[in-house]
Amino acid sequence: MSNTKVLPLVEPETAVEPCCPPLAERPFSAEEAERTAKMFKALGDPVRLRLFSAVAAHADGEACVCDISDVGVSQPTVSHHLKKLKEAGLLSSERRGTWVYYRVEPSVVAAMGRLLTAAAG
Amino acid sequence: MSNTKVLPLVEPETAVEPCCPPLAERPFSAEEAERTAKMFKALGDPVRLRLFSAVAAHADGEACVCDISDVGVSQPTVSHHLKKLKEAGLLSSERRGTWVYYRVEPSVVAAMGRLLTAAAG
DNA sequence: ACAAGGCATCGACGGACATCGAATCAGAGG
DNA sequence: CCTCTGATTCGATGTCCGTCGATGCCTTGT
Repeated sequence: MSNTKVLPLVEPETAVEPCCPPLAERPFSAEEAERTAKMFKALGDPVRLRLFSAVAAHADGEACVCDISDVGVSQPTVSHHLKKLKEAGLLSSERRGTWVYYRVEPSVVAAMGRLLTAAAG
Repeated sequence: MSNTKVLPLVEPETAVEPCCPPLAERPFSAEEAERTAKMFKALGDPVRLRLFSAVAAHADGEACVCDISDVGVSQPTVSHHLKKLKEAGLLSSERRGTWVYYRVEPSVVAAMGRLLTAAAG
């Protein structure tokens, strides 16, 4: 095998499902809304949105914390927000030596996008 | 002089721009993040998500408040959340006789969808 | 004009959350 | 082993926000 890439194998506590049923098909149930709202809430903070955007815009689709931590808040706060994004399933992380790298979770983000696109019409 | 009545003259609600720059192209600035986060935050609450979904799923693309207000919270709370969604530019409202109708604002929702779709790919 | 119903606003309360400094954990290197 | 640096966790604090009952506004029907 030529590819030595190591899969994270992290398995976030609650397996983040593909995401969400279509938004305009039928009214959300309380449970569906509870689950889906967490993802939107994760992006509903300016600092988290900047961090997420910084990761998404970074080359190779991943970014070290040290590369994106200049968003005007302290370093513990950056770590706190990255954890939130990870819990929401939008980011995944992997430690390689000294640094920790974060990357966008494409399937979850794409599902959120489809959810909105469907609602628009 | 007495006829120079001071009107509220509210024009700000319509100032909601098409939405947002691409997410994965470059890191968001603080201002961009501030503006965009408001929209995601609006969908980051389970009750608001249910209300939004109920409107989006309703026939003719619009729904009376009386048709969607059964989400487990009091009537003032429903009104409060609908106002938030309206302020975020995701819904618009119109009074016709006794009832008030809400409808999805397609351009804004579509822009949010594209923003995420771009980040995923 | 009056009463009734739908919806919005107000004021208050309680829980959630963003933020920070300090402490702690995890690798790399001397 | 010890130290240095990067990153997370902990504990405290101030603010924001979701929720409610009471109240007010608007429209309809009597």
